[in-house]
This record gives sequence, C-alpha cells and structure tokens, in this order.
Amino acid sequence: MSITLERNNLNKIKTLKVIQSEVKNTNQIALSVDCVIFGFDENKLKVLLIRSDLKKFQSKWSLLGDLISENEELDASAYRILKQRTGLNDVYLEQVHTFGGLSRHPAGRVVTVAYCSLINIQHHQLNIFDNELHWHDIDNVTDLAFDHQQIFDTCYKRLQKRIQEHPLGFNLLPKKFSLRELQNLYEAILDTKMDRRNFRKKFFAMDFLIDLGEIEKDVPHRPGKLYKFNYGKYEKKKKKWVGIDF
Amino acid sequence: MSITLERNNLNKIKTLKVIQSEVKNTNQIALSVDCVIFGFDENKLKVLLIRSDLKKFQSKWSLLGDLISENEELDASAYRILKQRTGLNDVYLEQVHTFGGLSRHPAGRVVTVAYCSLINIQHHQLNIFDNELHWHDIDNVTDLAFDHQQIFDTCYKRLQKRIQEHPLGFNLLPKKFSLRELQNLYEAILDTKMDRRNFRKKFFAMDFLIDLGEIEKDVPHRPGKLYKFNYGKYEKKKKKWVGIDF
DNA sequence: AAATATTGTGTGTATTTTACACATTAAATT
DNA sequence: AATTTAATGTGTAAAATACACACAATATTT
Repeated sequence: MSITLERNNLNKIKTLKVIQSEVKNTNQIALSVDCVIFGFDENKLKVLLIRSDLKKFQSKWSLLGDLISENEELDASAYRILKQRTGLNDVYLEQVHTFGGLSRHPAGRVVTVAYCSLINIQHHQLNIFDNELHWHDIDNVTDLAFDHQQIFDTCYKRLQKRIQEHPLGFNLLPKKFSLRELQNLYEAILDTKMDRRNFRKKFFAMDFLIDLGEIEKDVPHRPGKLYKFNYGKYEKKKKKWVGIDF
Repeated sequence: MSITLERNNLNKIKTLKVIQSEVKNTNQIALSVDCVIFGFDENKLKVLLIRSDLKKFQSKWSLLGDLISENEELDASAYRILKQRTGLNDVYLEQVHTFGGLSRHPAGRVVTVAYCSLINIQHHQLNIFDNELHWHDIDNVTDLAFDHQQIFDTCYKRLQKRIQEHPLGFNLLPKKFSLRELQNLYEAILDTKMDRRNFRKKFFAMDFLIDLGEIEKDVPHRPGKLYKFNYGKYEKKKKKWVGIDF
C-alpha cells in the first residue's frame, strides 16, 4: 500500500470500517498490490520509494502500491503501478508474497500482494509529479511505513536468492554492459566481494554472453568489452536442477 | 477454494455479484485460502483432495480451502483448514502464491492464497465426514476443478525446489526413518532415481542425521538403521548461500 | 542350509571451485 | 613523446565436490 492508495483511495478506505460491517457476511476484504521496484545506479542497488502522507506515518517512506480494482488481474494491477510511476511497460515483475496482517493498515483491513520489480534506472522517466518519489540506497532503507519494511526485506531476500539462479540481473543493466558492471551488480545485490577472474570464468563458461565487438566509451582507463545476454540460448539450455544441498 | 467454501459459503458467494455492485467503490474482493496438502505413503507422494459439488465441476476434484474471514490472518486461515481436515496442529505450512484470475471461480471474483503443506500421513486422522476426501497419487492428479490444477502444479514445483535446499522432507516421514525411506521420498518427489551410495554419503556428510541406535522392524529383509533429523544442529550450521548458477 | 533381498561401505575419476600474478591497453599526466 | 595510472584480460595449480561403480554383511524366507 502506498501513497497512491493513500491519495487516490483514501476516502474509499476510510469508509471500509463502516462498509465492512455491512458486507461482513461476504467476507470481502480490500486488496492492494505493493511494488518493490529495484534499480541499479552508481554501483548501488536502489529501491523506489514515496513519502507517506498519512499522519501516522509522517515523514516515513513507503512502497508504491494501490488498491486492486474489482475487474483487475493481480499482475495487471502491479503493471499499472509500474507504468504510472516509471512510464515503463515491459519490466521484470514477479509476485513474491501476500501480506494479510490484521492491523497492517491503519484505515482498516487491507491485504496486499507484494511484487518485486527490476527496472533499468537509466532508461526510464520517473513521474515525480509530487516530488516525493525517490531512489534510495538499499542500505538506507529502514523504518518504512506500514509493514513495508517487512515487505521490502522479503522481496530483497527473494531477489538475492533468485539472481543467483536466474538471469534476472540483466534487467537492471543497460542492454550493453561490461563484465565489470555485471560483477558490480552482483556484488551490490549480494553484498559481497568476488574474485574478478573467477567471476569472468563463471560467466564465460555459462556461454550466455554475446560479445558485441564494442568497447566502453568515456571511461578514464582501459575500456572493457561490451556484452549482451543471450536469452534465446538460455531458454534452451537452462539447468533443470541441481541436487540436494542444505 | 474447495468444497468447504462451496458448502459453507456458497450462499454468501452467490450473493457476491449483487453485493459487489454495492461495494464497488471500496474495491473489496472475496479472499480464500487453498491448501495443497502433501503426504507420503507406500513410497508415493500423495495429495489430499475433495470432490467438488459444484455442478460446473461435477465429478472433479479440488483442493481444500475456504474463505478467509474478516478478522483472520492468512496463515491462520490455512491452519484452520488443516486442523479441520486432518486434525493436525503443528504442520509444515508455506504460502506459495496468490491467484487472482478474474473468472477463476464461477460464483464471482475470489482471489485465493495458495499454501503448500506437508503432513505425516501416518500420524493423522482424516476428518472424512463426507466420504469425499481422499489421498491421490501425484501422478493421477489431472484436471482439477477451478484453476486448482494450476495451483497444484505451482505448489508441486515449489516443493520440488525447496526439498533440495531445505530439510522439509522430514515432515512427510515418521519421526524415526531409515535412509531407504528418505531416499524413496526424494525419488518420489523429484521423480528421479538416485545412486544409493552417493545419497547416503551426501546425507552423512551433512551430518544432520542422528543415529537412534535402533533398527527397522517387520521388514522382510535385513533391517536398516533408524535416524531422526537434527533440527537444532541444522539451524546453527545451515548454508548461507551457494553461488551463481543458471 | 541355501536362497533371497536389502543394508552398509570405499575408491578412483571427472568435474567444479577456489586462490592467486602478470602482461596488456587506453587515458591522463608530465 | 614518454611516463604514470587504473583498469582489462588471461592461465594454472590445488582443493573440494560430484559421480560412477562392486562386493561383503545381515536378517528373513524357504
């Protein structure tokens, strides 16, 4: 739930308590989506947050979200938020978890479906119509409004897990990227350092990177080669699974 | 959504379409939980299903579920179903995915939160008050009612993934089990054959199995040793993560 | 006592992971 | 133009892990 909900739908929500008693026998519940939108810039993992304007959460930041409307698919609702806020259409989006704590929203019961989204922070236009929408460094994300800290933590952990097993990360990079950029991305997301030679060996061994025959521009040192990810080849050859390991 | 919903709440649901128009401005939606309850018996992975009594789904099987009530946590709702149907309290339960297809339920829009549950099929009492509740072999599960086939498939895939990375499987076995039983479980869930010696080596190397100093009874061959899983040790030593691999 | 069926164990090979150092290149500086 | 700087690009040896595979031991059944 986010400012969007708060602004666009606050009146509706405020009437929930009244209406809930009327519809109690139908067990109907307000449903929202909240999007944890990740970006990558200046070698840091970022998340897009908006300032809450609920008094209760004054000065706190919250995720982007909105109520799901009656005739809207869940994924469609998340895409709608993304489009509204970033102007982007084809973005990576994954449903992560549904949060239904009874008092997670002060205006009444709202169950929210959390989505994790990855966007290319360069290639988008933020619709900052209220000047309250900002990219935050991951490590500064604390004490969000509502239960959004929990939602954020869940989505961030999911991202850490999935980026190791699936080629998600490329959604955060420019279409053409250097291996250094790729490694910086992994190091930022996993919050770790990796050996450069072994990292390269790993990715070259996978054989999903296409050498574009181009090199970086405007770097103050020897420029690296540029690559793009070969999704077609990946889809054909991807691993079935690994083995027992815990 | 299941027979429970159908029977206990069908009348409520049938009024949804009317009421939805009244509460449209609140965007309220009916919410349910559906549980994919797995068991393991006779070396086969089983799932607990109930026969649908909706005319539309005559003779089809469906998952166990019910509407979430207004003041009920999501997990609590799933636990309620499990308790009702299996009599079991402390069971493995994991939220998997939320399904919100607009026409997934014939009576109106119902968004459902799917849970995956693992129970020890020996240690429970089925509340088969309607004789329509049965354990089905996994490989016979086709053409379920509603969108339950999709929900089942999603939960089964999730189980296959998670059993390789976490010690879930023991929830399906008796407290004391032989390595053969454990291997049979893995082979059933992953639908594969494994080398017996390497399987043993793997688990002994993890060092999470406690040798109980007992042996199997009533087997028509040399009895194997019995073990239990050392959850305490696992919690302390479990892997942080693995590495990039896709 | 023999036959049967399953448990329990070890070793060599292939593969994967890890640790680690030096030559190369382009830009910036002198 | 020569030097410095800062990053790219590459290879190899050791260690750890995964895999393939065969035979002796034990309890039950006949």
